[in-house]
Amino acid sequence: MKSDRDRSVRLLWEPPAEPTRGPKAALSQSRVVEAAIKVADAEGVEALTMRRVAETLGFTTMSLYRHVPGKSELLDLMVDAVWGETEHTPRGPWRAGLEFFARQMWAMYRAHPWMLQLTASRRMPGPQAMTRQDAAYAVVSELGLATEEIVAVATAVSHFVVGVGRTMADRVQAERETGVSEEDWWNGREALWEHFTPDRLPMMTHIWNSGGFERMLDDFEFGLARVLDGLAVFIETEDRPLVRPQTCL
Amino acid sequence: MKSDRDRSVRLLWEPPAEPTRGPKAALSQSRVVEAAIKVADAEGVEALTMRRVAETLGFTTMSLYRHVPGKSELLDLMVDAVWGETEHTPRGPWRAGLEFFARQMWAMYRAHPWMLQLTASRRMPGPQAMTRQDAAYAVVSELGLATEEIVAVATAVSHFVVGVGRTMADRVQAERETGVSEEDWWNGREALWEHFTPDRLPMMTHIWNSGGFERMLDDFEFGLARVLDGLAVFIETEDRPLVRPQTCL
DNA sequence: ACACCGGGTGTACGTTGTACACGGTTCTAG
DNA sequence: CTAGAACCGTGTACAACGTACACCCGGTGT
Repeated sequence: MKSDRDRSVRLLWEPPAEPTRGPKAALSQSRVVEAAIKVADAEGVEALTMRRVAETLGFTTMSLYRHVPGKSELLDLMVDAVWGETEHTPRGPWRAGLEFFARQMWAMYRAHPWMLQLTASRRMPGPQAMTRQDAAYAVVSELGLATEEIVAVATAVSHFVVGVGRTMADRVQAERETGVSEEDWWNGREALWEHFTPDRLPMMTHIWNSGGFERMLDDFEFGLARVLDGLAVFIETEDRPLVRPQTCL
Repeated sequence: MKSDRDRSVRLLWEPPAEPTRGPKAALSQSRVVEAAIKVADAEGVEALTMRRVAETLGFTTMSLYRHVPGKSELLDLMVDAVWGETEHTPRGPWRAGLEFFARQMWAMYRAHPWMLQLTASRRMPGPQAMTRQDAAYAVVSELGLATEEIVAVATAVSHFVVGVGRTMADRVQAERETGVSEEDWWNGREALWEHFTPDRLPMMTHIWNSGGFERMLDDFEFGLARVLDGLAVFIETEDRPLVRPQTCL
């Protein structure tokens, strides 16, 4: 139990040592991870099967287990590898920095929507993800905030991006699964629209009739600007009330 | 294909008609949904099996399929039933209203963290969820905003709550799976902490050493206040730039 | 020369969602 | 009042999943 998890730590944080004995490996951990990412990108997280990954590599299913302890650990490795594709937030003014960080995350989630669908129960943090986090903290660290406030500010941005990202990820997956674009799909749901009557959903029908759903704003751009505005208000305030957690769930 | 989805619509939006023939049903759709919610609450989304639900009800697995077309539709019904437990946002000033809406969502996700783990590819929206949304829009509708701005404002709040919610949901699931509390678990990861060195992760170690991770602020409370502040800035601005989506993904 | 370590394979098991056929029950049509 | 249709619950069966285990064989150290 404990050693299982410590093995995961080594897997992520320590470069795999080359074995001195035995035959040359035709496969490697990074090739497995790479192939898995490619499968998830192209066919979605539900198609990410050990069998499918092995197939794209031209090996048998069980050969993967020589390079990766199991599927859960493979997911850990995939996540950290994708974080590795993002750029570190450069030092500079806090607002530009946090915006950069948010855009990096957003680009990452758009390229790999499955990142947001891994149920991620206690996923082990990897070095790539951690250094990106560290750079984000650094950019907020010169404002004279308490360290717990630094964390809170950076985390607020992350939470927002994760929220928009999930909605986006669901849509992408749905489009792949059904092969129908978002718009076409909803247009095909007359049976649903029949129930959108003014007495049941007054605002929805009003927004619909005035075309508000056709001219939608960009959720990410709009929300990000608002979040940063809100953080600016906080940062520029003189005496900030500290909001401590009341319940420890 | 098409009729499948229309059946889902009927399932959610039209009350199930009592059959006139055949034996009295010992089971019912609502009992199945109720039992499924109870299983997911108590044992997590990964334990939500058709077999497990049937077992708690004291029936065979296949009997469920008389009341629910399949697992995917059961999930639709569960989601909408949970939305039904929340209160409608009452009319009133926008900020109080959006805060109320956010707190309702937050309470919902805390009570049923699995809501955030359903991969939710194109989940059919149900009436309960939609009326809650409608009430949230209503509270923002008297500020003279364009209808697309009303949507954007309410959606920004939702996205944030979803973001914090996911982090919380992952933690809850992990605690159930391992039976170890969040704090204990991380404390047991010495193998991980060894890699948190000042040269690799300067900010992290600094925050750690100054106790910033022990005095963490409440992510939900802190972030919500910032988001609402940011929206206030937007709402009180005279001429607002409209941010249109550039890319349609 | 030989033991051994490690890479790749093949088979097999338990668990999942659910298709399908069946037998019993109750209302409706004639 | 009876035949038949509609419907409920059950049991068996199947494909796909992650992966434990036993196996063979190639290359390196002693």
